[in-house]
Amino acid sequence: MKYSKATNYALHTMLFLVAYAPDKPVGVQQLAERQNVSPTYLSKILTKLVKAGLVESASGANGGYRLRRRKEEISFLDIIHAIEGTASLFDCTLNHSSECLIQQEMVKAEGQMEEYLRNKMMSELAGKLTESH
Amino acid sequence: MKYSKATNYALHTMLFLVAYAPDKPVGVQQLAERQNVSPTYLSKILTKLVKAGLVESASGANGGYRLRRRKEEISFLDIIHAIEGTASLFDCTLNHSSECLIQQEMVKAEGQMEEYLRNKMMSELAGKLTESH
DNA sequence: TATATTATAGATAAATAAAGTCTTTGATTA
DNA sequence: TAATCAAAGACTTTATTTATCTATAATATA
Repeated sequence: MKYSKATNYALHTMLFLVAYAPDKPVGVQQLAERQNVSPTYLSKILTKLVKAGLVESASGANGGYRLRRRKEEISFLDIIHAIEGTASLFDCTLNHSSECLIQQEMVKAEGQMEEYLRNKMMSELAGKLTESH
Repeated sequence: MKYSKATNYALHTMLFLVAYAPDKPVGVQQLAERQNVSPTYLSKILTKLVKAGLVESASGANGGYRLRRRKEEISFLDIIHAIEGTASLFDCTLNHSSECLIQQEMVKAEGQMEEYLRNKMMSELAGKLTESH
């Protein structure tokens, strides 16, 4: 079990937008270069972020992507859910008659991780940033 | 990102051993039937549990698997680590110059989940069990 | 000792998911 | 109208997961 690379790209893209992006939209070309990933692939990731309401896009010359919310209102969990989906990490596929106790505990465990990610905002990281991101 | 089915099988197998197994070893055949999984596949999972020191195996007639620790000393995390490995869920593969702040937060988040799983013991579930597991 | 029983291990196959590319379409601006 | 940029779909490649099959090794008991 691993977080996908797509999630990593999404988090770094969002952090860049939060930390450095002015009012002007930023093109996928530029965002892709920073992360050494192909523009077409990153654009699919960005489209997910658009659909999740985290960024907005503008076509045409001087178009690109920019944040749609204040950076204090963008959590790690928002971004991760946009890419990975919101389904539980654990599915008990066995057909027992009753509710699965193991499933219940796994969901609670996941909830602990989610709580941390829900409360961790992009704005917190933006301040700490050096040149490297 | 999903927990593997193998982890699900491992957790259910351990719970069964904790809840019902007497001193006698239980064969993989019996364990597999309960979960509707092939014995050869389950046996690979059990071998991992053996190598992790959670169960012990005995070959030959009347052989099989049995717990190696007291049920109060077997955590969810022990079992999950035995199957999924102990590597971090998140790897930032980008080569930035400095430490990755995103990585650091992701590791902390994962730590929250692990803490829950480390403190959740098989013995806690065994009591609540009905016929269904 | 021979036979049945049971775990272990390796090779391989099939299914699924993730990562990435290519091309077309549609929107916007200058 | 031409250049620029995002969106979307089809497709390919790669990696991982989920098995299966077969052979080998260990053990008990008749």
